[in-house]
Amino acid sequence: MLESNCNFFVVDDHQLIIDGILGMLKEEANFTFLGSANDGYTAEEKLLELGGQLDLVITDINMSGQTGIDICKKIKSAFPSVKVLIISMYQNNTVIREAMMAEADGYILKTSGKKDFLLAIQRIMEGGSYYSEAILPIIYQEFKKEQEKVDALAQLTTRELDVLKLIVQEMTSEDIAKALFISKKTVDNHRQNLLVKTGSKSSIGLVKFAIKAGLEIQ
Amino acid sequence: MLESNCNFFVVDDHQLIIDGILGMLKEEANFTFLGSANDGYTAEEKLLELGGQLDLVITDINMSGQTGIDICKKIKSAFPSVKVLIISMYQNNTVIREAMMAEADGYILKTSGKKDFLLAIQRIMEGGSYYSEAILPIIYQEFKKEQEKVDALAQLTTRELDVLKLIVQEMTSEDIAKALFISKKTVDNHRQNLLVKTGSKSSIGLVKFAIKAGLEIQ
DNA sequence: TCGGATATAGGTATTAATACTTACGATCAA
DNA sequence: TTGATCGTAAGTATTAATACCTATATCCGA
Repeated sequence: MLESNCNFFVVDDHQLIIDGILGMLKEEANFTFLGSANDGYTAEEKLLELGGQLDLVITDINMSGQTGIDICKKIKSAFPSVKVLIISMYQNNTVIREAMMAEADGYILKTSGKKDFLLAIQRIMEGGSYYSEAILPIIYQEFKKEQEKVDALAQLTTRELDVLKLIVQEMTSEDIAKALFISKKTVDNHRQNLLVKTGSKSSIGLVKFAIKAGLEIQ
Repeated sequence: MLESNCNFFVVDDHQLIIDGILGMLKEEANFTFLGSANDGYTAEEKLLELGGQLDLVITDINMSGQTGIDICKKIKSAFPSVKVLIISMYQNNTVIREAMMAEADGYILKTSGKKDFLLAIQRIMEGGSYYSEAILPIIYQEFKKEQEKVDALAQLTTRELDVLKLIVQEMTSEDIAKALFISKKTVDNHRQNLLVKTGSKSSIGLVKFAIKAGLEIQ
């Protein structure tokens, strides 16, 4: 399954889970078991000792002492090249987000089968990442903010965009009128529409909107 | 790795990072650990005691008391020959600029690998400097113009800053006057001064300035 | 072809911002 | 103590922006 050898360590407060994981990986080639721990602090101690020898840490989330997230953060800050796979009983949005923030390489549920588990490890050891299906809503939410920006921009007409860009460049309505070869009155109408569409109180709001929306600013 | 011996000192409020660094350098020849500190003030005390014996100080940026930047400045002014490597969690333009201004010999991210870390130290001890690849674009593209902005921000008075923050929040001079319990006339004076100091044509320029200068925007 | 959206433009009024000026008390550094 | 800076405030004018209104020609899609 793997190209090169993988030195792994398992952290879980249920010895049964550890045994299960060992059972699965024992059958696979190129896996070397470096040790395990049943709580957060013991895990940290042992992991720091092992340090550079490690390739992969498989850890549960909920443990006494400190969580798998904490361990992941510490591992990643001390030994950035070590991969971390988090296994969790729960499909909780907050936890998944925390795992991503802690730079975990993977997140799978304990309800996952052996197939998913091995696939996750393979992806991770190839330098990729593996997050179970459960993470899709999270990603959706994160991208939703970006999408809102795009949507907001999309609801502006091309002419309104033209005007907005020039407003951001500190041009007055008169300047803009000359630049676009239209009447100042027309520019003022576009301004008014921009204010309404972006929910701004004044041009200041327009500028903030433009910058947030990622409009190119010189 | 190194030609001659290198006496080093590590400053970081996370003992784990210190241990990580020690772990890495322990394996290398010609490194002598002179000590460590977990906060800015303790670091300063110990470093001033060690003084001339030092060859290299490795310091984090964010610490209680004073920052790694402050320590760097003090070390460099007291013992110019001592090298300083700054390690930071963030790839923040302002911080990198400050590090350069403080004459740090190197700046690397905590996400850097061991290889980068050792390379940085080698370069520095050879009399060169090492800034992570990730920040090169920042150095070249943003250094000059942004520096001007920051200088401009520094030259604003506290009251002008107060007013600027409220302007960015789309408040009118009247609103601001009420919020700060001063006359609208005073606010208008501050506005005028802000326009001159920032070289803006109108409030729009002030908003762009505030955002570029990294002023906190809600 | 019809309705809606868009871009255009004018009218009228009010409000806000900008551009200058002077002035005075407080505070802080030379 | 003196001079500089800052924060405060007022006066006067002008310019710009905002908030409404109506109106017309064009174009696109249903």
